[in-house]
Amino acid sequence: MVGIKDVARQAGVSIGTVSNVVNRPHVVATATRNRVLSVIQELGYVRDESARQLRAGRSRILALLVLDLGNPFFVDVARGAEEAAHDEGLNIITCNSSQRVETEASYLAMLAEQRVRGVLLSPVDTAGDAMQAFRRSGIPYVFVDRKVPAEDASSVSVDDVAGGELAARHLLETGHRRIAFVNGPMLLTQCRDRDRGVRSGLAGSGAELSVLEAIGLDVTSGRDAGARLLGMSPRPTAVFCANDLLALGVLQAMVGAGVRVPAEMAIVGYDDIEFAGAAAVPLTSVRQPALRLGRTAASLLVAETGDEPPQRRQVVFTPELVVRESTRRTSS
Amino acid sequence: MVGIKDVARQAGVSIGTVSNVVNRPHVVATATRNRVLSVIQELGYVRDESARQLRAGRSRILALLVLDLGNPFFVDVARGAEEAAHDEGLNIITCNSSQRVETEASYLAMLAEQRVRGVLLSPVDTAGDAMQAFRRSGIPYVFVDRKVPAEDASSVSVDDVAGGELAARHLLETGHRRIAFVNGPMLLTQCRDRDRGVRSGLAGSGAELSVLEAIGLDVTSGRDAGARLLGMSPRPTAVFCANDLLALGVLQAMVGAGVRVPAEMAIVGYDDIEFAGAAAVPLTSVRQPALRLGRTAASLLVAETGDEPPQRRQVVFTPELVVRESTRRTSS
DNA sequence: CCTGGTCTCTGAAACGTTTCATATGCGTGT
DNA sequence: ACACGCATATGAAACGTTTCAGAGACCAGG
Repeated sequence: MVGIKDVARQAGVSIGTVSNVVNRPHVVATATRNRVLSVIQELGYVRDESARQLRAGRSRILALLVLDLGNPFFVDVARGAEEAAHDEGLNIITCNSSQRVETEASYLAMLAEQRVRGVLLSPVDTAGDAMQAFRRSGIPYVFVDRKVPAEDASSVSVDDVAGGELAARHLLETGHRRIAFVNGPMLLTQCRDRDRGVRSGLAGSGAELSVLEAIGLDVTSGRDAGARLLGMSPRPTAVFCANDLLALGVLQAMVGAGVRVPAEMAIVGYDDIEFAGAAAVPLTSVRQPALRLGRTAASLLVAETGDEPPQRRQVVFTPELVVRESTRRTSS
Repeated sequence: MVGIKDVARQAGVSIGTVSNVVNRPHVVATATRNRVLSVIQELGYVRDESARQLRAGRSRILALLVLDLGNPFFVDVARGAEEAAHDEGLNIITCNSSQRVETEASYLAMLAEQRVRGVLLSPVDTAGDAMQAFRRSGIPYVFVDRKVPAEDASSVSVDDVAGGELAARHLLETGHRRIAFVNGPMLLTQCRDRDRGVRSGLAGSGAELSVLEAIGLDVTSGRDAGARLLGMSPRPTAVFCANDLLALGVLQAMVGAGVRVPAEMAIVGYDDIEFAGAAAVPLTSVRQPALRLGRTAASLLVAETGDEPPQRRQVVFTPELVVRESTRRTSS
């Protein structure tokens, strides 16, 4: 592998000069610079980031550790973060924990060892050992899609309690009194908050709430929940799902069993992913500004990696209900 | 930031011993080892990968540079690759080029500078400068979802020509004679091959083929293509899309315009992503074994990073047609 | 001719590891 | 008592950069 030394020798200059050509071209004479550049070209020299980074003490890479790339919502978050990072001239790598605590832990350890410049986190487990260890590493981090106490770190999130309320109220307004809530693992803050929102939205209405906890937050878990829903009697007339993937699964179960949506079962999802509008019955969903979430989080992170004393900030976006076919009032 | 030196001093041993505790615990006496370990714990020492890597000459990280994470197909590929990498005890990072040549180039440069252990590539542009430069870096790489000449590199792919034929024949068999093909950018090998497949599948049938080239391979481009399709006269009775996202977009356009699917317009997609079955009209689609694609590619890559002379291999999977509602023959 | 300043370039130190040859101490067999 | 081998610990070199103090060449002004 060709190093800076080879270039220096071939060009007949010192190592320092080659480094200058690469990093501060203006301080080296034009003739020398061109000679060195052409040798670099000819030899195919690529500088070694690990050496560079060792010297500098920190890297030029940001990381995004994300809950589940199988969820298009997080893909959009990633896209937003990428855009913002690129604008700052930083590279960003994406790591997918797939909601597994061990995978998350292993990535956190890797990122700490890599001395990454900063990390965008949407962690499964904020309190676990891996996270504790990571905190001690001193690498700046910002939470995405999760609110945390201000003294801990900055965060960018969407008000999940409000989102839950939005969905619950909408179902009340469309006349439903037996309502199911298909939630994901209560380990996740998002799920806990949406649960609180649903309960507060339904409070005092006299409506009956059944909560089903799905194993995961994916379509398959949604299908399972749908099957359970079908077995209930009396069967709820509406269901709110913590997630569009769950909602799509529930929808498939309904369609498969010949239950009409929304006439016999209204469905509300969460995230408003692109596929929600293209579903068998277009889904009513609680929309979150995924791109802005990612972009804002990345900017905050970049600000914290600066030299100034880190300004902790909590940004909270407000969700928005998008009404579609799946909760349209039917004449019957 | 605490380094190996701090640990050594605090534990009253030499630097080399600390290194041994971390890397070859068996060569150090139990008492010493425990003392060092507890100091490591206490100080929160995390070894610096860049130093380690500088010494070792190569890193312990694999990378996956993927065409478009917005496409669930590639998310599955990534999942497969991740599983295989983890089984080998290697970390893997995901980079998303979003089908942009410049983003791809910037990631390739970064990965070369990082001296990554190996890269899984599904590149936009196999022949561009960035790729040429990357080749010279000597970092092993394997193509995913793209076949290349054996002397160039290993690859794992799915037979796209066969996939195109499969779709075309299916439409012929269900009685269609005016068929549209909504393809993605011809820059992509996948698109070129599927085009060839369609033509060969239709050859000699007397069916009339109209090809529309979409700008991207996403739902929005699909909607655009759908609108163009609606404006054609005589309007085709069936459309094959190079991709399920395109197909979903086309489907939305049809539903929006009140065109019945499949009665007035049959639709076939490609990839069989999870959302295809949950669509407004469940989509017939050409299924590719995404997980196995990723897994196989990662294993091949790991094999090439070994010390043995690299064995170039071309693995080609066969696609499979999944028939659903969107091409069901109607009585009319 | 001397002084001081500007423009280029050089050489060496430092970054935090791993590795390897070497040193030390101890137990064992002769 | 001696030699030998084994277990354990040490110190220094090396990895490929960046940075910085300073050397050398040249020029303008006095």
